[in-house]
Amino acid sequence: MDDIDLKIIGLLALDAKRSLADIGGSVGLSPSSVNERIRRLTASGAIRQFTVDLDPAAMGVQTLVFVWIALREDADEAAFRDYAARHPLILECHHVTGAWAYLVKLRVGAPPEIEGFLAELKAHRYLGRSETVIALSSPVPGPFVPKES
Amino acid sequence: MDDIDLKIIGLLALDAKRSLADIGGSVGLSPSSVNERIRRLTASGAIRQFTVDLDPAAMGVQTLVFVWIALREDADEAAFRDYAARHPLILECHHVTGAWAYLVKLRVGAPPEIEGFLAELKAHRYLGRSETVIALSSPVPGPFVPKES
DNA sequence: CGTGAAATCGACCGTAG
DNA sequence: CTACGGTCGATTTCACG
Repeated sequence: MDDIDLKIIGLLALDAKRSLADIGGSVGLSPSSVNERIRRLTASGAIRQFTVDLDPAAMGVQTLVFVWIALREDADEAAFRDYAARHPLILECHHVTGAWAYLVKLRVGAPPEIEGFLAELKAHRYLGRSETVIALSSPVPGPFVPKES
Repeated sequence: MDDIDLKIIGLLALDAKRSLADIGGSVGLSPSSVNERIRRLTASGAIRQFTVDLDPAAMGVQTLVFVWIALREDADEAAFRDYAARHPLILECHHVTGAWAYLVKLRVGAPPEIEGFLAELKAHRYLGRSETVIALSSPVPGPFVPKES
């Protein structure tokens, strides 16, 4: 993982459809060398996957929501993590330091849908307390990659 | 934007390197029709870009951090948003409801680096109060796409 | 939206530094 | 061990029906 690898990764992050010849011209290598490096980066797991960054609005999920969660004392934590991993709306779920146990990031079409999500969590007996935060605007939105349905 | 478009997007999200013929086989269209749909989706902005999802650990930024921020009363909010957009460590920045004004998500190599980040915010006279939360583990990590340097 | 042809691209090889 | 150039097969792309 040298400077050239980092440069290649930077170029791919901006546009993964650039040709090997094009990338090679930018980093000073032949297309086949670039190909070999990308192959290695992918095989080693540094590049997890080639994907697409989508516009949330076009996908009908304009509303970005963060939910801080404290699990019920009798909740099955492993089951909750598995549930989060499978839930199509949950884009991220992190076990965090501080007053709350988990931070969940999700996207919905509109705020009223959040209620259903929380009800679902409650029905599964995961939810102790929670606090919901809605993004009003996003100076740095970050990429949006939907989860497999 | 019909069901087939959604299906194509779902396939591309999982693996953007699949051939048009392969995708066509999965959705029941010819390669050229799939190509035309992807071209339209890209032109309309629904697909923002083709990119790569990376392993944060391989990139040397294992530590995921969320920082709640209340700006100083005399802070230039537009300047802060611009600063956040340009900052290479800041992956996301959202203006949010609730007690705090902004939620910032960033990745660093290790926790001590957070201190430098906060000091930088303070030096620019943006930072009023803040609260830092570190992710211990991530049941649903979400994709990692670095920002252009 | 599908078919076909043409141009381009990517994968794999042997070879060299 | 990594880079290079050439070849072949696959893929994208475009005009047309």
